[in-house]
Amino acid sequence: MSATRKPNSKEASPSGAELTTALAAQPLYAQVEAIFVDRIRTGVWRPGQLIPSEFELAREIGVSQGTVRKALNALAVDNLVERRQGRGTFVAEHTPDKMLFRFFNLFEDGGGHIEPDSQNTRMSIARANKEERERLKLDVGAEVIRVSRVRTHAGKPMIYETIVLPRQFFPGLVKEKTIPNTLYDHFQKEYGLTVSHGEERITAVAAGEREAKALEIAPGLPLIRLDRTMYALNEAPIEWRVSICLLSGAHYLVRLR
Amino acid sequence: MSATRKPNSKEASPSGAELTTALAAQPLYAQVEAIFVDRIRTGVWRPGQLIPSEFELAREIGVSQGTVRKALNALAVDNLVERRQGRGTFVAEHTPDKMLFRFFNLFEDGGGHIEPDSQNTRMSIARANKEERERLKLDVGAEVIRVSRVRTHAGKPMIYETIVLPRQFFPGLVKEKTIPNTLYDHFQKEYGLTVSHGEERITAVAAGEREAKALEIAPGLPLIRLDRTMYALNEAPIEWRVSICLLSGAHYLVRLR
DNA sequence: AAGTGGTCTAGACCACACT
DNA sequence: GTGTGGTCTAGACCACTTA
Repeated sequence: MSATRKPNSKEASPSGAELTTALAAQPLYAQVEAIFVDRIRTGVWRPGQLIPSEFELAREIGVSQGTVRKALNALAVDNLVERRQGRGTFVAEHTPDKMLFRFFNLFEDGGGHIEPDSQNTRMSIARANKEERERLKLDVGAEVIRVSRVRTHAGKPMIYETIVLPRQFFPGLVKEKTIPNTLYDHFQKEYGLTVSHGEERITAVAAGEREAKALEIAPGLPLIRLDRTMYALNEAPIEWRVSICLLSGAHYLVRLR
Repeated sequence: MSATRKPNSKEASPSGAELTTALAAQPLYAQVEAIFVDRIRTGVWRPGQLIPSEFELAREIGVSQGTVRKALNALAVDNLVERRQGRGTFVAEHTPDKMLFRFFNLFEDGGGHIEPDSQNTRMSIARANKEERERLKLDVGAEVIRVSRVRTHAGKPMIYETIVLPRQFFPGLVKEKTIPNTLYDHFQKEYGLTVSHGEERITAVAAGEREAKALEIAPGLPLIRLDRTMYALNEAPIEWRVSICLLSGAHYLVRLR
């Protein structure tokens, strides 16, 4: 039958990564995708960097250009690379703008995007308590960095939030005198950690004494409570954040698809 | 140069739809996708139906099987078709289970999915007021169907919601004696309207008299307010819904990607 | 055994960006 | 002009489902 078909002869790929030869547990393009994710995760490819062309990668790994393309397109969907026609493929770089647009779902009722500032940022280090260990999958005795701050919009306090980070992932953070307003781009640039995904649980709460004071409102007012966990490329929990939000003339937007 | 290449000779496709010949404003696969969406929207292909194979569609439309594949895969991502290896491609059929899983984001704090029941459903017809006309893009004088109900979970009132529907899209709805618990599958089956996407705006509110009575709680308690607009395949607004939710031991879950 | 979607390859041309 | 990603085609084989 097959006169032209060259069977899956994938032995001895020049790259260090080994592709499953026969009865692949995963399709080739998925294996290739995993190779690329690994290169980004481990810093072989750095944020903002131009990676080799599809043909070069195909030759290096020993698959067809179409297979490399499928893997790269999947990475583009996951926001791990950016493809620019005529220029090449770049490792996605977190910027304050992009991160705010991607993970910050509060909007003005008119539709405008909210760009909050940070105030009264405080930071401390402690042994993780039980809840923190559960949320961040830490062992007993592990240390965390606790950050609390008030975020303002249009001059008014809007969000009172507490952020908990595993100290091991952020060795130098405690010595920084200031913490930037947007954290995730800082995580990537300074600590090589790409925040890739997470989940947020929303409930309504009445303002307690602490929130009322921080947000400059009367106790008892209804507020939105956002309980967020974010993960790195290797699925390790990297941040637990609780944001108490005063939504006056604003809302949390969810797209349903 | 090209000895083997057959250029884009796409004139006179056997199907009624005309593909752009030269300088296509959209890529071929996008045009093919639009053709398929149209067939689903207009009922040429009905929910649950097995559609022709990729090769048949390719021959009919006059493109390669790979192009049809790309279009169908895009539709699968949008939940408009389901592909089953070895069986074929089916038009996605709304079922109560699938719709609840897809658009209902309330979960128990333990992680379990909430499956609410409906109580005290009331229905009325009226001229759309200004806000309803804006939300549903209706002309002055258009009529709407207003539905209100209380949804319970584990025997307790959880959601008090008001649903507004353009009457023109649901000619027989007003004569139905009961309205089903899950609406979107009913819309598709009875009125040929596939709810494809929408958005939900979340705020926190204090329980007023009406909500307190409906949810059997004290006035003033903090509640989540979901303000949702849903659209049909042709982008027409099809539903405006406001749900006031008492989240005790539950939360609204958002995936961040 | 036949038919379907899923994977993989190979090659051509197009659109875009930089030199 | 050269090189990149984007589109489109064609064909082979694989995995799954049904008859």
